[in-house]
Amino acid sequence: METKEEILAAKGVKATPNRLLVLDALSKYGSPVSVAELEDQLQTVDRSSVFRVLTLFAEHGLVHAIEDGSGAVKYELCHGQHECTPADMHVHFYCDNCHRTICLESQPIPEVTLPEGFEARTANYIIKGLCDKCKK
Amino acid sequence: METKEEILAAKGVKATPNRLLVLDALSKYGSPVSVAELEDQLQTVDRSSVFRVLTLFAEHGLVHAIEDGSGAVKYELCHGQHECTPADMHVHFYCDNCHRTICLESQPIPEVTLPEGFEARTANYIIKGLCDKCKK
DNA sequence: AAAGAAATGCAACTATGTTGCAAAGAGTGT
DNA sequence: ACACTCTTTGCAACATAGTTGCATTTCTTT
Repeated sequence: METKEEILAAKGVKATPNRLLVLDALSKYGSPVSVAELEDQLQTVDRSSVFRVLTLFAEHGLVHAIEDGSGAVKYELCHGQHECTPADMHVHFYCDNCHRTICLESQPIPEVTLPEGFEARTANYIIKGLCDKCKK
Repeated sequence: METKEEILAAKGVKATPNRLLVLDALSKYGSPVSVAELEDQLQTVDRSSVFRVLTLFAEHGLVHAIEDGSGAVKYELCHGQHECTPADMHVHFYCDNCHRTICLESQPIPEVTLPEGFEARTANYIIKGLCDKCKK
């Protein structure tokens, strides 16, 4: 398996203690994480540092940001080696009841055709409702 | 044409001065509006009132909320008489440069199949990138 | 080792969203 | 018309997320 250092290097990001910690924490979650959650888990790292690391990661295509409407942006590791284009991304589900954000990995975001002159860089497709556990 | 009062009544919302003002402002915009923008335009109405009116409208299916990642939730009038189900909604485009949110009315949100036990209520599909004006 | 650049932590600050409460207003029944 | 109740509204306060400036520390380079 690739080391964390290699993962960072592959995207052109220099390894630092904080970056390795954040990367480690991200990879332990199966679902998108908010800055606040990362901050809780990484008690030694300041919020602004978490924020800066995530911003840097996002710029280098290591993570993508997901706005699920919970008020806080959540971050998720990109799985592929390639860039996070809309076509690479999958749909997310946000449960109005338990406020979890779930990745629907099997559902790539369906493409839509943009009007002339528009250029897509990223896409966010979030479905909201009740998850299987909360529906019961 | 339907009066504002009739529009509200049709959705089971009692008409009040502030609600009519907010509805009026919403209908003048062609694109989703943030609470801050509405507040600017409706100098006489307090922010909390704008917020409460929009929340009420959203509950009654008069508007739907769009999270475009700008940090502020934007609201848009529902066009149909029916409820705002995912199938009724359209895709939005957010320009990273000029920070405008544009409705792609012609693009209904493509359906995806949810895993067993999940129930969809609303959907948000946002494409980000550069709009035609900023691309040039 | 010294100089410069990058990263980090701290604190402050802005913007957005939200709530409690009292005053004003609308509606109801007598 | 009056008293009573419920709703709506504005104000102020607060909560949370996001962001920035700056000094200190750490890393790199020469």
